[in-house]
Order: sequence, then structure tokens, then C-alpha cells
Amino acid sequence: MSTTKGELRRAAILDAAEKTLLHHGHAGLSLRAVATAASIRLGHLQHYFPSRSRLVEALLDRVLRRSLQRLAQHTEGTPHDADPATLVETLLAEQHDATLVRVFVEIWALAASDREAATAVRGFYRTYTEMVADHIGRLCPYLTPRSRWARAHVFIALLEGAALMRSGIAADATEAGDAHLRRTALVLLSGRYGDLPE
Amino acid sequence: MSTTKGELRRAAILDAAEKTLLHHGHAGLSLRAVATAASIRLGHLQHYFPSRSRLVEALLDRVLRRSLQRLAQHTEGTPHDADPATLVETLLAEQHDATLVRVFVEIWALAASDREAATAVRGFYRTYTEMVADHIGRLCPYLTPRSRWARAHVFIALLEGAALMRSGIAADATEAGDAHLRRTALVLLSGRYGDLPE
DNA sequence: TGTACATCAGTGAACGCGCGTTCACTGATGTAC
DNA sequence: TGTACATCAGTGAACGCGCGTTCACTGATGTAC
Repeated sequence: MSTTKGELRRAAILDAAEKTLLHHGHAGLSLRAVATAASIRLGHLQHYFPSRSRLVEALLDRVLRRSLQRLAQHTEGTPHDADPATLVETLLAEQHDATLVRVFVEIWALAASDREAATAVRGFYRTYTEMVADHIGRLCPYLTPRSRWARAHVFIALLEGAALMRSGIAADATEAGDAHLRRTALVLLSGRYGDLPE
Repeated sequence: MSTTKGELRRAAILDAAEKTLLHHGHAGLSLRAVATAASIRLGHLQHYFPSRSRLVEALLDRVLRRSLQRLAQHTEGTPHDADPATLVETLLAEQHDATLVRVFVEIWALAASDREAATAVRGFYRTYTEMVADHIGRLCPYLTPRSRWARAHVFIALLEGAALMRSGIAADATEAGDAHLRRTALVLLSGRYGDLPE
């Protein structure tokens, strides 16, 4: 089937675009650079993505979609197996690969000056917040929806900020910082404020 | 004195550069755009900043230096007047002006792909963390330096993430979210975990 | 007070380069009859 | 099974444009004697 080949090529181009974004920033994300990274000619790339904005749009869409899928895997489940510690560990472990963090920093910057990107990014964080709020609801069913949402909002703020402060961009991860981060994140998720002694 | 005129011009150019960065991102921060924004000719701009990297360097330096000065005003003082609530309010109020937040997002992205910028940004966050750690030390003298530092690190992560989640880039500020954010930030600063009932 | 000179402020044209986009093209693959 | 045709994959050259940088220049301002 011809679509298969085309889809594989499309995916390979997006892989190359992600690598280029990672290594040279969104200012260095030129069609020529992506074509070279994908080992194809410029004209060929344009066959799949007729303009730069279409490529960026597709790249953004794929990165955000994948992130949500991974999040869904870790937040869904019955009340019994909704373990907050596992969720926190998983999210922190993902950050330890600085790659994704840098892609996200570029995406934030893109969203700050590109209207179309901004819409996609805001949609992503809306869904993200809802997922975490649901998870919190499973852990603390007595909380009102509004309160669950507020906690999820702050939890995500903490983790996004932590991404920046642990990725080497603003600072590096440290043992002491990570330990305190874990405790704070757990408190936001499960509401057991008493669990934070030191 | 001729230096005065030159310094005023330099400052005006950096003002124009900051505006351009804000409205068009660091990819749109071209010398021609800055010159136009400063109402001078391209060649004239080059008289003060002989290359783009020198302009970016000076801009970064000024933004980070100013932020640290503002922070110093709010974190220094005797143990008696070290009010954590005031500090949190001040920092949150600054974020409400989305301008500075957007400049910082651009700076993060710049630091992610530019070595020189990365050094400046990491230096900024090191000083920032030390300032907050000192402030925490004044509030909780019984904490070890390592523990103060860890708390400061998480506090800053929370605030930087909150900047993103409140500026309109990832999401907007809400009353419920801000209330929970305030409480969490206060806990990190003063360590009174019991103060977070709901 | 006047003159010569150095320094600073500001202008304007030109350069080579990489960029996104357009377009006419060739070859391969699938499809209809 | 064979042929004609449409669709898809991939090539290559050219375009106009904005970019950072270079450079020779003019006019204003300060300084030394």
C-alpha cells in the first residue's frame, strides 16, 4: 500500500524535525536542515509538508499527542491502583531525559509568539490538568471539582518549573532538591500535608 | 559629557530590543527590527553593538541583573521583617504582568541552544536560589544550609512553573489556582505545613 | 580666543548567504478494463 | 496477460527576500595648546 510508505516517510521527517528542534532551537528549524537530517532533498520534504508552518504544526501535534498518551497511561486506573508516588516518579524520570524538556521549552517559546501554536499548547495543558485533577479525585474523593482542579494546576506548575530547574537549562537536578520536590509533589497529589516533616 | 548621550542611546536600543523580543520572539530579534523600533539606522545600531551576539548578550545581562536587583529588594532584611507572605505576593504580582514572563520564556529557549546565554542564565538562577535560601534561613534558622537550599530550589521551580501556567502561554491565572499556589509557596518558604487545611 | 586634531554619533550602500516558496520535471507504483 | 492512465515518490533549479556583517563616509562634539 502506498500510504504505508508515505506515512513512514512522514514519521521519519517528523523524527528529523524533532532532532533538529532539539539541537538547534526553533530558530534553526529550517526546511533545509530538516531535509538534511532526514536524508532527503528539500523538494521531497515539501512534497509531504508544503510549507514550514504545516511541518511545525504536525511536529507540535505529534509531540503533544504523545505526551498526553504517556500521561494517560500513568493517570488512569481504578481508585485502588492510583498510586501517587508512582505517578510522581514516572513524571520525574521522564524529565531526567533532558531531551523532551528542551523540546518543551522550545514549544513554550513558540507558543509565546505564534497564535496557532498557542492554541495547541493551551489545549494540551487543559487536558493535562483535567487528567491530573481526575487522578486527584480518585485519591481524595472528598475534594470539590474546583479544588481538585486548583491542586492539579499547582502540581503541573511545580513539575514544569522543576523540568526547567533540573534539565541543565536553569539548573541541574540534585539529590536534596529532588527529595524535597518529591515530597511537595506528593502533598499536592494526595493532600497529606503532615507527611512533610523536615 | 559625551558618554551620557551614548549611554542613553545604548539604553534606548536595549529597550527597543526588549520590546522586539517580547513581540516577535528571539527568532524575530533582528538588528533591522531593533533599529526600526529604536528609530535609528542599522549602521548606527552597529556603532553601539557591533554584532548581534553582543546585543543579545547585553540584553540578557540587563534583564537578569534587573530581576536580581528587584529580588534583592524583597528578600533582604532583618529576621523581623522577613515576611514570607509579602515576598510571595510580590513575586506573583510581577508575574501578572505577562511581559516579563514572555521575555523569560524566550531566555529559557535561548539558553537551551546558546552556550553563552546558558552560562548567564544558570548564574542568574544560582544567585536567585541563594537569595531565597537566605530568606528561608531567616524564617527557619533551625534548617541546615542543604535543606534551605533544597527548599529554595523547589520554591523557585514552583514559581517559574506558575509563571508559565498563569501567563496565558500554557494557561491563565485563576482565583482558585492562585489561592492554592499561594498556600503551597508559603509552605515552602516558612515550612508551616499544617497551615494548609483544605 | 582661535586653531588643529581626535573622538564620538550617525548615514548609506553593498556583500554574500540561507531562507521559504514555486514549479516543471522524471521515475516508480498502483489501478481499471 | 497486457496496456493505458492516474497517482504518488522524489529531483533540481530558480526566485525574491531579509538577514548579519563590512566599510567608507559625513557631521557634531570635545580637547590640547
